[in-house]
Amino acid sequence: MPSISKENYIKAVYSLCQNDAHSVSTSALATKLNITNAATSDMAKGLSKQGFIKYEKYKGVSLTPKGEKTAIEIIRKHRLWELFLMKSLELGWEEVHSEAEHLEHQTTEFLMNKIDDFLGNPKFDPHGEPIPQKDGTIPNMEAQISLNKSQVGKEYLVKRVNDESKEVMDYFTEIGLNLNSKIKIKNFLKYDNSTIIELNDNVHSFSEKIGKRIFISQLNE
Amino acid sequence: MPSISKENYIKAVYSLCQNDAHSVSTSALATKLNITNAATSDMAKGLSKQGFIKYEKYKGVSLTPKGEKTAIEIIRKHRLWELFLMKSLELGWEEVHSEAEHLEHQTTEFLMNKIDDFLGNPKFDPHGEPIPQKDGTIPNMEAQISLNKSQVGKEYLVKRVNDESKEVMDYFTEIGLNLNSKIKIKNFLKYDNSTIIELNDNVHSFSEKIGKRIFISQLNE
DNA sequence: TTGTAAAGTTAAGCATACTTAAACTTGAAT
DNA sequence: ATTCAAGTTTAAGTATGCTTAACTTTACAA
Repeated sequence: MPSISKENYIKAVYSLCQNDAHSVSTSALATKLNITNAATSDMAKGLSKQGFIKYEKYKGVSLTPKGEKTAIEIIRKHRLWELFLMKSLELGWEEVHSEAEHLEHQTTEFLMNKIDDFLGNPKFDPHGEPIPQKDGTIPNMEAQISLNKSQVGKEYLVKRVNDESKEVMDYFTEIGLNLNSKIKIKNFLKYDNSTIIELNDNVHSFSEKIGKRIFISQLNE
Repeated sequence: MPSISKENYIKAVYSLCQNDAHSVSTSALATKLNITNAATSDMAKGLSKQGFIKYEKYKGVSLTPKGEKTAIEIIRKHRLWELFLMKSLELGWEEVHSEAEHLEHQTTEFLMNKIDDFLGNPKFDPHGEPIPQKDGTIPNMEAQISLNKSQVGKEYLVKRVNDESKEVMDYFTEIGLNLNSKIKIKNFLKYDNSTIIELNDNVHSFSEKIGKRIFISQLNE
């Protein structure tokens, strides 16, 4: 029942609480949502009163169980739409994020479950992200590290990528980097912390910022 | 670019200008949109200033060419979604209207054209309504009359139904009334203007209000 | 032709979701 | 302990999309 703005706020709290701590600052939310600090503080009051978030002034924001349930439902819709658009319409993995971003707010439970069943109740979306299940549980991902944390000389498989930037996803597509692509780490440049890898017999480099958004697992020979 | 409220307003103007005149009263719009008269007058000013409608105080509302183009684009999205949900997810013809009602406002041209192509650029939706094409043209329907205007004793094929009421669509499904169902007109009751028909060897009656929403064409032997 | 009921509009008010600008906390360096 | 800059919140204002209540216009019946 929350509005689109509120759903996006809840989603942002969820995603920013994943990596870091158990709470987010309002300014981090403002950056993520592209609104002013003032607006995020304001919004926090409303969502707190409605029981979606825990908010202590000057201390940041975190989700209540109710808020987390809501976030997971939205993420479920987002990821199922992504997979569905790829499977049924053959969109590219770089095209589906922005469409899902809109559709996720206008999809009934009924339709979502139809799509889920059509897809055979999948566990992962086209970018390797786990799809929250009908019962709210989130499938486990196999152990992964970000590209930045890899070891020079070793080989890995690409297991997950962050799809928020269409630009970056287009680049991945262009160089043939896909889920389960095999890569070999050639070097780390001290100069800018970029990573040099070998992929399909070609050499590429990724900036630190991009490297943080590629997740890999070690290839066991 | 109009908001969801504005899109729905434009759609309502379009649909209410179809049957009757070339213009609608604000109160007719209020009834259709389930908002107050005051709100429709207010909205009219805004949409008029933005060039979507022609609005003269106390004289009703009509679409400008720009408004009509917008209306047709929304209807295209609605009807393509309906067909797509039926074809790809096997939803029933009674289930797709309310889903499309939401999705139509959150769908890019890009995605819509993908869906259009996937479906083979169809000309009619699951309820017999013509689907506006990519170029804005609307396919011609073959000559149809509403059930009310039929002749006792003659046989007809069901060619189009109004799908706005889920309740009514559920009833059609229950009695096995589909597109291209063959029906025979048994009688008109003077008492309440209802129509008695024969369908699949069963006899049914439809109120005047429902009869107005079933469109048929004469069966040529 | 005029009075009046119905139809339609304006005015004022509310909630949401923002903005900018001013005021306030916090905490870390002095 | 004090200061002050960064971070955060409050206050005031805006646009949208509605509401209710009061007012205006229209049309048509007498």
